Amino acid sequence: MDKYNFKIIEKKWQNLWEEKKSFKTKIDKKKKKFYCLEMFPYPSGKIHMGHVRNYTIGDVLARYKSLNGYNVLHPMGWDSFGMPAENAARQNNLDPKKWTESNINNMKLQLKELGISVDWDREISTCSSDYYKHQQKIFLEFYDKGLVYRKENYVNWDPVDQTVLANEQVIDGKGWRSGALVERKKLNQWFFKITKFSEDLLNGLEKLNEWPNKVKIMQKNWIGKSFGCEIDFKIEGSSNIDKIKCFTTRPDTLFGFSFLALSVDHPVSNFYKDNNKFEEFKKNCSKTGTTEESIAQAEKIGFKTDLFAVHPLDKNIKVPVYFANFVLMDYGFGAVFGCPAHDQRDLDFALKYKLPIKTVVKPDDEGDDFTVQKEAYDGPGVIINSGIFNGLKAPEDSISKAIEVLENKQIGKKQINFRLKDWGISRQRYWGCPIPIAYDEENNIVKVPDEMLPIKLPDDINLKTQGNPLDHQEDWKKIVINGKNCNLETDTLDTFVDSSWYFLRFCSPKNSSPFDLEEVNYWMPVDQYIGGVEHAILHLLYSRFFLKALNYNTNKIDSDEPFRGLFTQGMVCHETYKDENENWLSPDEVSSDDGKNFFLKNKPSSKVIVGSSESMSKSKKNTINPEEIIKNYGADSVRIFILSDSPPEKDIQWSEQGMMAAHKFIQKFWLLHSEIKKNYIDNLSNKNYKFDEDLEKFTNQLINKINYNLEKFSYNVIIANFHETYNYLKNKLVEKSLSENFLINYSKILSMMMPVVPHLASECLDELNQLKSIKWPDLDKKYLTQSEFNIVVQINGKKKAIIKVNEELEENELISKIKKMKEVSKIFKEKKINKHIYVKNKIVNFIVHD
RNA sequence: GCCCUCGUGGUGAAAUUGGUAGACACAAAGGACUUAAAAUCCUUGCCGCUUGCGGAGUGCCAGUUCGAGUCUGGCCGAGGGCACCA
Repeated sequence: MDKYNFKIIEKKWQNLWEEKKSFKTKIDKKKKKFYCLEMFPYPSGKIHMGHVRNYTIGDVLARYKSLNGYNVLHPMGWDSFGMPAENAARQNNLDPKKWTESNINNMKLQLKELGISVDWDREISTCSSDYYKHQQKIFLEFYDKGLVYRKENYVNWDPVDQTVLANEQVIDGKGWRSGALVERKKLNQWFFKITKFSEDLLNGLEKLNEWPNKVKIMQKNWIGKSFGCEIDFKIEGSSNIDKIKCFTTRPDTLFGFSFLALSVDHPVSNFYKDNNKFEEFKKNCSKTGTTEESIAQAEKIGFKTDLFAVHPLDKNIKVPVYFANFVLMDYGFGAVFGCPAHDQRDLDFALKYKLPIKTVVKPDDEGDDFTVQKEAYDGPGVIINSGIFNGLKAPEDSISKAIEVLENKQIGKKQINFRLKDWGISRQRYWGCPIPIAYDEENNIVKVPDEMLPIKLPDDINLKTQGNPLDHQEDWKKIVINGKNCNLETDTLDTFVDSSWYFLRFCSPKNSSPFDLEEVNYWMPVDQYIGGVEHAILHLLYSRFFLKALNYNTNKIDSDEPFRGLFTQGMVCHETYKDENENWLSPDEVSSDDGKNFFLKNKPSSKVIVGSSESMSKSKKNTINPEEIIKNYGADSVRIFILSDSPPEKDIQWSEQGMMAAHKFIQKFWLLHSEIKKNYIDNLSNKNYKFDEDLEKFTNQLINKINYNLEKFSYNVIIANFHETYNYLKNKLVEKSLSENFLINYSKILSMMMPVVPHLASECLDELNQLKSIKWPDLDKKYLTQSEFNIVVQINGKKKAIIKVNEELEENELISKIKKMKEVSKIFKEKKINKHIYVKNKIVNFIVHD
């Protein structure tokens, strides 16, 4: 019997799918649609195991839905703008465009070799002007709607990448890509007004039932809605300043007021410009927040002004005004009232500057003499030492009462604050979408008119310049708009803009406008979106914003959320290896005889230190190249392995043994199939076969299980189900109990294997001449009802025996039968039965005592 | 510090959601076939006394229940997110 030659067979089917355009989709209103989308890749040149996992999971779903009669949209494209191309081009003196295009061609071939069912006619690439010209139109649309603005602002400046980063792109004070310490810098920047939709973005989360809770909580925290109150404090000591506005969530602790703290960027700071000591203090502040130690230490420091703030409810109380490093300008009003007893930061500050600490909330189980010492109390309790607020239950009654009082006196009002900030989208890079804006000679903003779009990136560019290469392209910058000489904006858009609407473009990738409404309204929303959890906030929040912004004032798109279902898959991990000098080693440099001790392959005397298993990354060299694995084992084997063992949402450990086991399954199954074909199918004319009830039952139970596990994304269990199926069929062959209903059941089984191992299943079905009529098998529920049951016999909740019965047996009959069983009869003789609990066809539990 | 998730054999895990714990696989050991090896097949979760049987058992401690991996509370451990957000 021939071995399964995956090289020939997989190629054969892949060519056939390509020739026939098997996965091409178009609108079909008679069918239910299903939009299956995996996060599109950055074309780095080679696919990695993370891609293999992502796209295999998506492909299983797409093929399953398609077999179920859905009209499935399953497109693929390239997130092809971004820094790696620019860096690679700079280092190797290449053209970023050519570098990117050749990477795309290479990765496309690799994805095809995986056998994924993609409609390649819809392929898009964000770095192509065919794509970004529409993005420029959208930018201008947002501009017209007032959702884009430019302002001078402090930005997170990455000194290595020489670009601005969004807040979300700063991790632990470092750039998310470069890892460099981020600096503060004042620059003119373009912003999307995402904060306009804070409330919508928060409320929208509630409707996303098919999103992981984890992601929704992360977004919720990121948006950071808080309820509170703004309060005006009267200021004394300056003729220029009348009052200062603060935001607080605890207006009920107002009587604990002992200082007022301002951000160093607060407008009041303008009056201290010429004060050298203040400028020095300000410098010190900008240092904190950038280095790791200072975040860890987080020492509260302040600069005392000659101003005093008057207590809004008691004119006799006047407290000093400070500038303080822990107050942020871009949250609230850049000013806080300090209540040391009930806020740890305020307490730290008060202790340092010896300011009064007045306790105004006491826990329920403490007396009125309760005082805060070194630990602020922010728990529930009762208000004390606070005049009219005394005795109120904190926080539920006291906060609303405090707001009411302040509102009546017109010194404060209820206020909701969000942590979310507007999205800075300017990047000082060449390899990104040009912003379709120019500036006239008076530096006024001029929109690039529609007919002049796209603003294309210049082709020949000198990348060896400091900062943004486009800044140095004098010819390119010059543009005449409405007869006026203008200079183009040289910043390009954050690449997250590119990925915020690509799912819309997929619906009508060749349309002359950004998207065709009819197509979008047919396909959207994405029914299942699949990708890494690392995009939980950035990409997913931005995409949600885009849909709301596109619909703002226009309501063109029916769905107001882009992704109905979201699935976040786990990472692919591998052990890490280091040599004796702490250098990372790649798995193929390492060898082992016993699986315990490892040594260098080319130098067996050299020991290798095995480290923890971590997600595959180039820097740790613990990667496995999918291309080679596919070459050695075939796509179906890789697909089996990447789905088996671990549930898709969890991390998976790469193991060579696991890979081999997956391959062994493919080979075993092929062997079994060949035997079936030879011994049975070729002898179909033999009419002596009987109907096999047991097989019918097995198949229907399998359909039930696979359906259940597919819907739950328990793809690892499906692989186990296939192993069980193999074992079952193998036994059938051994028993030679083949039957007249064998072919139909076997075909059903193969159909269910199609989403996971499409090449093998296609080949087997085709050999049986069953491929053309393939569809997802229907479940015949009558085969799910059992006629025989294994009933567990328990004594005091502990399993003692199992009894086999058929359904007709009455409870009384069953009980008396059990009592005669030798496993339990002894117990019944010695003990007395109190009662028993009978769960039909499942369990009998006898409660006994001495 | 706050928020979230997860703790099941040597390993990855399953358990249709409160009813036979460990399906399916990997590894290891033993056995069968073989002159031998590879391949293949069979057996083995743990602790006791030879098979058979008995006992404990899903991080730990309580609780609810006839019955808990599953529900509740507390503790311990691991991972992830946020971090001066007033």
